Amino acid sequence: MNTTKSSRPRGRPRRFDPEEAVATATQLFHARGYDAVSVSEVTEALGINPPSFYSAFGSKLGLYTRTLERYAGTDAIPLADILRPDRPVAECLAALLEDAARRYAADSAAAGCMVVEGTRCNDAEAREAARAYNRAAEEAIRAYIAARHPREAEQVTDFVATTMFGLSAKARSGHGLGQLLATARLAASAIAPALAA
Amino acid sequence: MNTTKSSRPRGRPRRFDPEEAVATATQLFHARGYDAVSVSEVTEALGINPPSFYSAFGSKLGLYTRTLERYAGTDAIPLADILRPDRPVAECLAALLEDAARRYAADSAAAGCMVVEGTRCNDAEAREAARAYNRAAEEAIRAYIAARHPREAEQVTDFVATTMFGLSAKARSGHGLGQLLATARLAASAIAPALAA
DNA sequence: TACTTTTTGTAGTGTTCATTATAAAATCGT
DNA sequence: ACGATTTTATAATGAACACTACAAAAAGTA
Repeated sequence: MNTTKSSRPRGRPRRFDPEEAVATATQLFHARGYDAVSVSEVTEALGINPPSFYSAFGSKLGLYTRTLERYAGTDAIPLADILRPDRPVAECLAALLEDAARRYAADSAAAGCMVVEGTRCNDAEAREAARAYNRAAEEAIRAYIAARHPREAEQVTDFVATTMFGLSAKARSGHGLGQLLATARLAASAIAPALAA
Repeated sequence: MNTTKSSRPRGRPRRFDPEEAVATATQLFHARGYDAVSVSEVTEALGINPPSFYSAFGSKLGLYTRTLERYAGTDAIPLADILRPDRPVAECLAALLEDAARRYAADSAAAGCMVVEGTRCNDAEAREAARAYNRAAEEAIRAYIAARHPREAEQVTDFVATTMFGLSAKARSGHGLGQLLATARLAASAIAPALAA
């Protein structure tokens, strides 16, 4: 009858909380990218030694996939809330771009989207892990558009995704909330006419 | 009275042509980025040994700046030809985005813009070198727009630049010419209304 | 031929990286 | 208290990285 923690496990207890460690690592990976963050930097940030790290996460890639999972559940854009079946498609896509602009600018030390940026890293496996999340998101957008505008779904999804990549990149290179919002709105203004056709 | 080569210089002659080496290195850096290309990979591609490399280029960064210079003069978008004072601004910006789409998709092994991608690398000095070229290009665009639409220049420049970053990223992640062109045209459709205001 | 100059090839340098071998320490069940 | 189990800390491993010391080789000049 335990709520979360069962009666403490057998061996020597952990000196750190793995969930908290994943949260800290998410910050690091989001701020500087998979390639630029070293394992020793992570272990120092967590105050642990390499063996503790590898025993808990298996590898740098293992930790990264944990951070992606966490990010997708906590910090990523809530597509299900934004892409509403009871509102015009163009309106919801505009809201999507605006939400992206706000999120990407929210933390200037970790600007942009961690998933989008992760799709561009130099490690093949880490890149593919990020791409899987990105593909799922783009597929959700495509399916949402296709429900009411099947003919334009591909093209408009490509446009929205490309704009989000651009917003994430520009957030990283220093664009502030105002600039990103203005860009997002200008991009959004192209969507309604494209769907009206 | 020499055209290019003066009477052969003093010491032992070079076994390789530095200009040709820069061209080869440009391919490598464009295809995989500054971080992912190692010096030993470059020297192997050139068929030379490290000392020859360092004697000719000084450092990896030194070679990279040479490749950026070359790229800017040969492969980059000819802004001066595209942004014409005798045509509507919106029309020329549309041509700019279309030209970007074509160039970014032209070589699938080296997709995207080498300068844009360079602004995202993990080496601080190489990144800054690429950013300098990127800033110059964006400033040229801004000045072009400002000549006839001063009030909208900042916002429209941000939008165009963000779209180009997105196009470059998507070219790298596999989008083909057709997809990039369609996205570029959809983005361009937002510009004329924004300038008409 | 001897001297100067520059590039070459061989074989390293030290640093950083992700990862691990080993054994002591800390907890549990009995 | 004792043995089983798991995590800990220390210290190292091999690989890749950008870069270089050194001396021989190849050219011009005197």
